[in-house]
Amino acid sequence: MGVKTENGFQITRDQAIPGPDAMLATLTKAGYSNTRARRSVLEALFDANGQASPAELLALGRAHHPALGIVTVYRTLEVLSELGLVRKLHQDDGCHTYAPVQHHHGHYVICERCHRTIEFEGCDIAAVVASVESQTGFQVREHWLEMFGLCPDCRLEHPGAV
Amino acid sequence: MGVKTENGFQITRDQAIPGPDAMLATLTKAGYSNTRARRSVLEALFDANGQASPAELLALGRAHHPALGIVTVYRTLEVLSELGLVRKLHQDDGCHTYAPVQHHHGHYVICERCHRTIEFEGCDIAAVVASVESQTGFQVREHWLEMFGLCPDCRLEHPGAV
DNA sequence: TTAGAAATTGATAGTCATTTTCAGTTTTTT
DNA sequence: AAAAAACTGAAAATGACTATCAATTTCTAA
Repeated sequence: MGVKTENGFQITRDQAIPGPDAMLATLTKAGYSNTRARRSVLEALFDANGQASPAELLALGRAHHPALGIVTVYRTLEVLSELGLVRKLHQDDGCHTYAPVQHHHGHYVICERCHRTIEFEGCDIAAVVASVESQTGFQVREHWLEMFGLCPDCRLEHPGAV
Repeated sequence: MGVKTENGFQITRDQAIPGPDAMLATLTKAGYSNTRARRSVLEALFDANGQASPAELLALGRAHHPALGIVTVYRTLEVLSELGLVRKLHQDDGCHTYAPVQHHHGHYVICERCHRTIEFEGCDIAAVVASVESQTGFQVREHWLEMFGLCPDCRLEHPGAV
C-alpha cells in the first residue's frame, strides 16, 4: 500500500497500479468479451508513454495483434472510459489522447517536450471553487485541470529550457 | 471608444471591460488593417453569450457584414489569440469556442445548460502546483482550468437539476 | 466439445471542424 | 490617385472521429 508522505500525498509506486490484466478483468466482469483486439489495445495503453492518441495505440497494438483496426481502438477506448479505466486528455488542437486511470480523482501533468504524462492526485481546489461560486453565482459541478511543463528527464537534458 | 454619456464623461466600466472598439485599437496598433470583416467578428464576439464557436460567430458577424466568410472568422480569431484578446475554450468533443479576455489570468466557468460563460480570476492553485511538482518531479509551466456547472438563471429555472 | 446465439470486428464510406490555396478585392502607403 | 501590401472568401483538401454492415470471433448451453 502507498506510503503517506509529509504533504499527505500517496506515493503509489508499490501500490497495485492496475495493468492490462486488471483492466481486462474489470472489462469481463462488466460483461464485455475478452477479445484479442481488446487485449492488444490494453497492452498498447501500457506500452505507451503514459498516454497515447488512438493512432499511436493502433500502431502499438498491432505489435500484439496485427489485424487490429482503428475503429476498434476508438470503441475500446469508449468502453474503457465508461468503466473509468481510462481518461481522455485534451490537446490544444482539439485532438485527444488517452491515459490509464490510477487515481480516482486524478489529473495529469504533460511534458511539453516528450509528452510523457503522469497522473497526480490531491487536487484541492475547493477554495478556488468556492470563490468562483461567490464571484459568478454559478454552481460548479465539475472541473477540468491539466498541467504542462517539463518532466524530470527533459529538465536534465535541457536545463533552463522552456 | 467607450460610451460617451450626455455630460461627456466616459463610463468607467468601458475601461475595465474592453469591448470591440478597444480590441480594434489593439489590433491596429499591432499593425493589422482595420477591415470590415474584422470589425464584424469583433462585434459578433460581444453579441455572443460570453463565448461562441466559429460557426456561431459567422452567423452573428453576418448581421454586421453579410459577406463575411468562415475562413476569415478563423483567421481573425487566430490573430486575436496571439494578441491575447481572446481565449480558446475546449469542449469535450474537441471543438472550440472563443471568449473575449477580460482578466489576464482568467479562467472560465461554463453553464452546462445554456452555455453562458463567465471569466473568473483569482485562480490560486500555487499550492496544488507545488505539490504536483514534488509528487511528479515535473516543472510545471502552465495550466488549463475550466469549470462546469449551472449559471444563476439556470439554477432558478431548474432548481435541483444536474 | 459443439452448435447456435450474441457480441465483436474491421473495411469502407461518411461527417464535420479546421486548414490550405489562390485569384480577386480592400486597405494602406506614397 | 496609383502602386504596394494586406486581406478576403470560395472551393478544395485534410484529418480526426463516427456510422454501417457483412464477416468473424467469442460465449453459452447442452
